[in-house]
Amino acid sequence: MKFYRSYEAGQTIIWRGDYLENVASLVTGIATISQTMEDGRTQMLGLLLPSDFIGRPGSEHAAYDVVAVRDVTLCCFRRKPFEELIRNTPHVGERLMEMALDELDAAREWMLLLGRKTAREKIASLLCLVARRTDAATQAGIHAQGQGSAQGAAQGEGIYFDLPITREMMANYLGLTLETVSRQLSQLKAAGIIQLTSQRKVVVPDLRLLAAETGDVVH
Amino acid sequence: MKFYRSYEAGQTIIWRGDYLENVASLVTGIATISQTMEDGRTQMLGLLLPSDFIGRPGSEHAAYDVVAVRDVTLCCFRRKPFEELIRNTPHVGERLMEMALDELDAAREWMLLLGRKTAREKIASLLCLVARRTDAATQAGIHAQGQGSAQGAAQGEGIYFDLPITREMMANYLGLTLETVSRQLSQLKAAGIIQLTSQRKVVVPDLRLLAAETGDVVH
DNA sequence: CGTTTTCTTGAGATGTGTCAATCCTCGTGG
DNA sequence: CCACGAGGATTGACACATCTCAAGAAAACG
Repeated sequence: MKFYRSYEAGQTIIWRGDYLENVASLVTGIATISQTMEDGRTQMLGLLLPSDFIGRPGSEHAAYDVVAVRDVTLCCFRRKPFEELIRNTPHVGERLMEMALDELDAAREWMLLLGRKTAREKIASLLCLVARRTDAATQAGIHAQGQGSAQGAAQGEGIYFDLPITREMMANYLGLTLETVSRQLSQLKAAGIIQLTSQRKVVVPDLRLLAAETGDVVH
Repeated sequence: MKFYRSYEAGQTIIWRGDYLENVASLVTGIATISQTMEDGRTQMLGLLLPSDFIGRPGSEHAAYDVVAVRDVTLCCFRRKPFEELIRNTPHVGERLMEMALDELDAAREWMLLLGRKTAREKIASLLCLVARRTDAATQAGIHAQGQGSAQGAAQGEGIYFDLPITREMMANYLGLTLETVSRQLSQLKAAGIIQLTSQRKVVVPDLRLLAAETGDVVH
């Protein structure tokens, strides 16, 4: 009833419209949920991190593409027995509900970003998100499992982390072009709000300065 | 344990950050979920129609503003007993899960629209959505309850309906300005894809022509 | 190393936003 | 009944943020 599957970085795990024999939980790696229009415009809809769930109980066909960003391991369950499991153990159902609502909140926060924020605010928001996430990961004692993904190791008062994705993916996440992403990063760097020690390595000397650029209310 | 509350059109039902004593189900009327930035930029995150659910089991504070578009009646439940109810009747939990996942799908479809579609595609998408929704409503025999909201009554081959919201709300839904909304509607009219018999009344002679403007794959 | 991918930067085009004037629609009260 | 007023909608002119196209530079990779 339960088995594992692996995918290499860059591989498409699920194509929109695929028949879904199983549901799954992501065990290791990172994957993205995205949707692509006929002419190639694509929008990332979410990130899948370990423990995140893939597939919708009750729906047989994939609504979106799922792509592995790093090497990915999935823990798959056959659909029917899994739906039984949910029905019989209320605890599991509650947990899934919780996760669905978290994703809904994330999607809605992103709607505000996509619809109303400027390019600079978008970039700042993304950097803050990654900074917070890697910080949370280090606090929880989670470390990159041999893939060198992210480190929240503080340097002085600053925060230091790796960007896990290319400029193009950032653009697809933010509803921008990759050139605009690059330009805004350069501007934030010129303004002294971030430092780019290499293309993918970011240092944030003062997180409050960065947060002030997101357009969000500070609290 | 269960009681009703009414709100007038235009009234704010919930402010972001409010402490939520109850959860509720929308019985009659229309409401919007939206988020507003400090400087007034606002993004609509969703529509609430009869039978939709308000409030998140497990979270005590509102994450978004909820505003009545038409007069609204809510059926409210105290939080604790309601959470009991979910736990004890799996059927209810499943239904809520279903609704949450539907909202998630809607939010993600909107993310693609907000992040990647042009103004014209956005308008066409919204018109298609309203057209389909009012069409579904008439097919199901649901009629506007004395508020004259929407009618899918076919004229010849065309589809006819009322826009339930102002240009400004359309703009907030689509991540545009109201001027751009107005201009794009005029252009679609000039192109013969829609007719505007009055400011709020739309006739779509051929839905396929409109659908072709949405940027979505036809199927 | 050479090759390829990724990233940066520039110049110019363009879509959407901003500001402002005017028009339409509808409800209200004289 | 009509005039009036207020909110909603349209349209124009212009500004500007972001996109497009293009050339190179930097890093990654075999």
